Amino acid sequence: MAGRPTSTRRERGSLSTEDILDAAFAVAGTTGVDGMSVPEVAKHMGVGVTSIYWHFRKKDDLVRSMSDRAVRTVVAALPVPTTGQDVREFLENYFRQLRDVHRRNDVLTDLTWTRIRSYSLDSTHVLYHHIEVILEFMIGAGFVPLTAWNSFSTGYTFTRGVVVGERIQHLNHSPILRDTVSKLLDHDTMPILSELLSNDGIMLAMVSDTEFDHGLRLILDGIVASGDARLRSGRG
Amino acid sequence: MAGRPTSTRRERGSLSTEDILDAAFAVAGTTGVDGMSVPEVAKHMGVGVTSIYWHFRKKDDLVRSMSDRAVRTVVAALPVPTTGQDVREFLENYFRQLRDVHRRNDVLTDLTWTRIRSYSLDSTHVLYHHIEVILEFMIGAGFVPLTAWNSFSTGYTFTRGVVVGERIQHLNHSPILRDTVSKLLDHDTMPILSELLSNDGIMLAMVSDTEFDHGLRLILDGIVASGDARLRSGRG
DNA sequence: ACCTGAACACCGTTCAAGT
DNA sequence: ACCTGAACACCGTTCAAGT
Repeated sequence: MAGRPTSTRRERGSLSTEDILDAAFAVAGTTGVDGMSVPEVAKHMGVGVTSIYWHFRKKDDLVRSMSDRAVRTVVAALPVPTTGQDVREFLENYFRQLRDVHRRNDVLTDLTWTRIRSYSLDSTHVLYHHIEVILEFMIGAGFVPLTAWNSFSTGYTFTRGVVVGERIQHLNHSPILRDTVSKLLDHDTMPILSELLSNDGIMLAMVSDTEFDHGLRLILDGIVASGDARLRSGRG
Repeated sequence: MAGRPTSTRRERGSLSTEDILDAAFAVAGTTGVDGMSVPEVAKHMGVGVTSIYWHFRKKDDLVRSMSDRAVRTVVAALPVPTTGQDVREFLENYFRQLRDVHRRNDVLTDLTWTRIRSYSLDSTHVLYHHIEVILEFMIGAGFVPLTAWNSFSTGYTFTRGVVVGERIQHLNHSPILRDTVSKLLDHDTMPILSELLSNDGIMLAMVSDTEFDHGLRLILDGIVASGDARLRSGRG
């Protein structure tokens, strides 16, 4: 009652685009990026819907700005190589962190990897400058530029596959989950999978720690081998 | 004029769920799964909107049924191993086809890999029976079951990463595309990437043929090596 | 059992103001 | 320059019928 303002109109400048983005992320955090509506963001801030349309001409523009911030958030959470660091050690840590950032925040995944909005040139610049640094580090460790690029790409793409797969699995409430598994995999028609499920603890979605660890190790082995081959031929 | 029906009401049974699915896929093909609306599907069929709601209680149910059909379509398009076939040859072909099915039809990708609906137990059964056959084949060629599973998973997940990445890139109209690339990668701040782009024809999105081929080869090398190790230790 | 229009709540977006 | 409510077209869904 005491907190209720006399004037119903906000003062000019009281509504910054950053505040709107904060609210948008808050709403998207509970409803998902798809479920987020402009009216709900407005309600969350206690402003009229149309006020938001002054700062962002279309909902698309708002989502684009969210993606922008998301890219920077992800990049900021990733490790940077230190000179002299072991390549394998760095990359393993890098891809694990890449997976973890996304696991911690679904909205980031939606905005950068599954939603279909582009982000600004500025953020793209941030992203690729970050990759440039990693390539530089790998080349310093003996990689040919193209091999460094392809190697990094492989790990990056694999990690995206894992993250997206896990995202689908969760939002799905899919029958891939443990409890319903027995109903669909009887031992008679699928002996191998049903053995793997009961004895080796795999998950049908292929995106649990087991599969990620195995895939990452396989890829890192390959990457290191291609780097070593270079070093050997370079020396010989 | 002659084609215009006298009665405005459709006869009972004239509207099958399969017909609705056909129409839904047709609409989704032009508007995308996100853009598809129930009214538009109805208009496409020349029926009232509510008629569709008799067959599918919610739009969600309709999309779920679409996902169901999508899973079967994808599985049907994938190769099946023949006894005695070379494992590497089969897997390479398999993952290439997996990528190609999705490249040919974005709607399939949306429904099975980026949209967040589950599909029926029946379709899940179809999908995993199909994987069971591949595992059986790999085990027949000397793989330990768990290694076969993990190996297959790695290739599958990597391919999903490539497909999803390409899907984002296209729907993005992103600055990752060739023409705008020069604006964001000047040679001074990103010498390595700008060299790679001009000399080696890489694509920043990391999902072109170059990166897919390299990643797939790297992964297949690793898979074959793990299979061989088994054979050697089994013999030794 | 199957098809239909009217009706409702909600969303994206625009307009014509207000300060 | 910045904030606002009224208004519009469109969507998902329900209801109360029609045959």
